Amino acid sequence: MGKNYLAFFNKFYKTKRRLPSYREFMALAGLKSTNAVHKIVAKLEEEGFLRRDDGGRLAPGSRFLGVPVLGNIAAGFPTPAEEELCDTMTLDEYLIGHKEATYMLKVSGDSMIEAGIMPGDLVLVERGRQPRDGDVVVAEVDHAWTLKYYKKTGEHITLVPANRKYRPIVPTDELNIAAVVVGAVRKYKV
Amino acid sequence: MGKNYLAFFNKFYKTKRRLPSYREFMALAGLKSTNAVHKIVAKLEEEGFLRRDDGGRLAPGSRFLGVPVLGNIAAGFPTPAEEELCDTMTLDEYLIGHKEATYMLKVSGDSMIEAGIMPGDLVLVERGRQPRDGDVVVAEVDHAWTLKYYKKTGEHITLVPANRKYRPIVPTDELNIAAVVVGAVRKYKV
DNA sequence: TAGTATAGTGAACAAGTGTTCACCTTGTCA
DNA sequence: TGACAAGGTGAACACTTGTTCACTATACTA
Repeated sequence: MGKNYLAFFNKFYKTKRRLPSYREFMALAGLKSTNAVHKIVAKLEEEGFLRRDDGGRLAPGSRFLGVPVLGNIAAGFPTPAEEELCDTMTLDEYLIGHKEATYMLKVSGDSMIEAGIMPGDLVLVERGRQPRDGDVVVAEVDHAWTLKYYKKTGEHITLVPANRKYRPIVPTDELNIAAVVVGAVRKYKV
Repeated sequence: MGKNYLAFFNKFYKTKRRLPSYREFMALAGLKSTNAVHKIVAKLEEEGFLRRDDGGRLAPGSRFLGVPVLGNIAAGFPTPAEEELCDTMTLDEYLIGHKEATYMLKVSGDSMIEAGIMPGDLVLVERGRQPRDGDVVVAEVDHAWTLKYYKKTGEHITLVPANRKYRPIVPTDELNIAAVVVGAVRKYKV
């Protein structure tokens, strides 16, 4: 078993956001021949960590970025450290559809707490999308911005909070919907 | 205003996971001189979309990956399409600390629903971390895996669900804690 | 003990790299 | 009309790229 050369690639990628060239990696890993790198890369490519396109330039493989998805929680953890059956994915690819129209907002207030959106969470919202019945939207009500369910029955529109403490809102004159929520993210400070 | 050359970079990066060379971009954008690319890149670098390190090799800038964070939801949306004050960030960088020990699990069951973790959500869990009082953990109880709060008072450990329908669990013989939840992610099908 | 993978060295190669120069359009604005 | 800037061409430059060859040292196995 050789050294953990993948760690060098990871570290380089983390700061530079690209993969090193063979010479750069030589210096990183303390090697003295590009051929050594060539062989290391071939192995990492085989394992799915790196990718090479025409011309041999390196790109991150599917296992380089991304986190392994283990499947349903009821299945628990695969007891050994080996699990090839699962795939990996990056959160950005998973959550973001139209990157140009997507923004993040930090949630304050508890108006959607029963929908699992807690204060402090980040919501991913997409602009310019037509809200549909049942969507969570970013709306302006009473000159303040909040999250609400968008309920549409016929032509009748109601903004419904997911919190028994608050009442549904029937917009009076103008209804300002800035964006539709496409995802929610919570980080636990552990 | 020239064409939207950034879109070419985005599309290339999305499929190849690296940035194109000048010649490759020439072909993409239908240009006939590397110098044209040179000037385009200089502009995109100035705007923060691209980065160049020594040797001129390209890397994604801070605005290339990542989503703009607009701040608190109460502030709503900045009315024009201009907001330079906010920063951008990628979800992976935000949520993932120790990438090698991090996995994703799809949540089934409603035992943590009052903590904002709904069935169908994805939780990010980190292995090999010592759980502390109040953490959400992946635990094996009654030969099944679930999410529970990890409550520790003195030497006494209880696994507490965030759902009034279920009762806290006092582990009898052995307590198997596989991982600690460090994040939660929900995707709305819009 | 000899045999054989494994991992790395060192040098050479053609091809591709970003940069820089002078030059050419084209549209804008005074 | 003339000046000017923006955006693109075309060619040359020195340098870096990944690849390949033959060779060496080390460790393990039969």
